[in-house]
Amino acid sequence: MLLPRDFYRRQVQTVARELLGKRLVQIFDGQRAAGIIIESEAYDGEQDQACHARSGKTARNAAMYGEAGRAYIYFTYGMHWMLNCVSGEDGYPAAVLIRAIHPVEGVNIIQENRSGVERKNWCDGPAKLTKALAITGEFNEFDLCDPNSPLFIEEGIAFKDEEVQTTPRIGIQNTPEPWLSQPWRFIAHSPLVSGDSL
DNA sequence: TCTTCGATTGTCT
DNA sequence: GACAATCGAAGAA
Repeated sequence: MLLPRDFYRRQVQTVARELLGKRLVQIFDGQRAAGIIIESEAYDGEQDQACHARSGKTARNAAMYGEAGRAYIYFTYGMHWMLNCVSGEDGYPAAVLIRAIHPVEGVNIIQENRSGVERKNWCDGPAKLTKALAITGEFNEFDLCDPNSPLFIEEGIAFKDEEVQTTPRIGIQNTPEPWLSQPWRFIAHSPLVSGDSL
């Protein structure tokens, strides 16, 4: 079952928390490749000094200012693609970075995309999962609520609060407080995903 | 136009 | 644990 757009039209931290356990699906030559989302981070508006929208709207971050439920995908470090889900009210620049997934469908495709890498390291990082699912900038602004889209998110499993850990966001440099310490990173620990990437 | 640096990863020590 | 890879966006000049 596809997640409705209203799922994303809420406070971005709530969306980030509830995205854990949902199923990220990519249609690959007619075949499904999918994974359960097990780690995410929230980026909340222009006042958030770690968010790409901190300097206002630009060509790069325009997707964040669009409709909730769309993808915001950008290129960084000269070689990595990152996948985000635009959240909050339409027009408000907030997004959830998908940091890790647990492969459940199309494992052969993911294996091919991650050849030479150990299974537990296939999707345990934001740039790793985009490589595993062959997600690139051409998917930017794609609608994650459209069943005809090659990239979308479905209902999955529910993690209990005691299975979810929150920590400050990581990898953000030169970010002043209080933004640096906001506990806006969400990680799922569950028997259902034990033995994998965390 | 020039400079800095990044929501990271993989490799080497 | 340290660091190179690699390039485009953003900000300064």
